[in-house]
Amino acid sequence: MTQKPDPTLLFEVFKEIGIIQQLSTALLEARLPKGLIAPHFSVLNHLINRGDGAVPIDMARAFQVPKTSMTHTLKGLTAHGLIEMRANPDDGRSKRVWLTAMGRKMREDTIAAMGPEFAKLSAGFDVDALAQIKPTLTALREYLDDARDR
Amino acid sequence: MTQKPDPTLLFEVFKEIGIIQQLSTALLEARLPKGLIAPHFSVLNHLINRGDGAVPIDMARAFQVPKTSMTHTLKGLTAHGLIEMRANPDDGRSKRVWLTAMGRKMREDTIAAMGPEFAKLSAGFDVDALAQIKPTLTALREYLDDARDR
DNA sequence: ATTGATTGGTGCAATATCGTACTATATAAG
DNA sequence: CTTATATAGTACGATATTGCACCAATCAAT
Repeated sequence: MTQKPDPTLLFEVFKEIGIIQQLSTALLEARLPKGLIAPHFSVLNHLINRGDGAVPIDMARAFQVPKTSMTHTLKGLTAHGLIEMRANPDDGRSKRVWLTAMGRKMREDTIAAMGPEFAKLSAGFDVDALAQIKPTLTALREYLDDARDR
Repeated sequence: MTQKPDPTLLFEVFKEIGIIQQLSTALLEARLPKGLIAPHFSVLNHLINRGDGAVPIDMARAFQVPKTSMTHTLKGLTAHGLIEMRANPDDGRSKRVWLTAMGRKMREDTIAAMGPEFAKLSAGFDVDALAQIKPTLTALREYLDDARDR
């Protein structure tokens, strides 16, 4: 039996998600070097997970941000010596992004610095519950992602 | 039995939450009048839910934003005639925020404009699943909120 | 090959976020 | 009462985000 739309539930879920996002970002940024923020770390992480040599526009799409925002983030990472941008031999319009040794190290150090916080969370919070809600979060993300395309 | 910390799970959950936040905010902002963004709407909503006459610093705390950010948001709302700020007779340092008729109407119109989107979501997505994950989201938010205070 | 449309990147301007510093008021300690 | 401390708000500056405009390279359709 189908529910009638309950705006209150949806508002509240989005509100909780918004606050969690804000607090978890703050947790991360407290452990980043001065001058770097969450998007910088996300890019480093993406380059490790998906492999070096990504094209900026593809990362902008992956993160759902405008390409101008990605340009800005990459400029900051370059200024800090954490990535290098080289020409893309396959396409003269685009570039490719490569991690530097410093970039790899900074990501590893940051993850290590998050360790104690994660350990505390594992101790003080039911992490199994997180594993259980993850599929629903993924489904919701996918729904919204698809809805965006229309 | 306790889990060992799984950074991957946590990263992924936070990542999904981040994207959902971004997409849901975009959904809202697409329906807001030109020049207004999600924080403006959040303030109007808060004033309806908690009642008129809130003190700015309290809202800054409720939203976990610096007081300077709240000042900026309130300035925008005032410029658009959606709120009024008056002196607080109980405390000469602070002010109190009041909704205008326009402010109430704008909030109602925006919620109404979200209706079709919410209806689509109810039709194309298992909303019961959202109701089920909500307690876990709330618990996580509360955990992070408490952790922040130390 | 030529032309028109598309795509990737960036400069620029408008606005947002937030830390620092300051003012005015309130509260606490003596 | 006087003084020290704390609190609410804001001005200001630094950086972030993003829309618009533009250029260069590519691709598509002859």
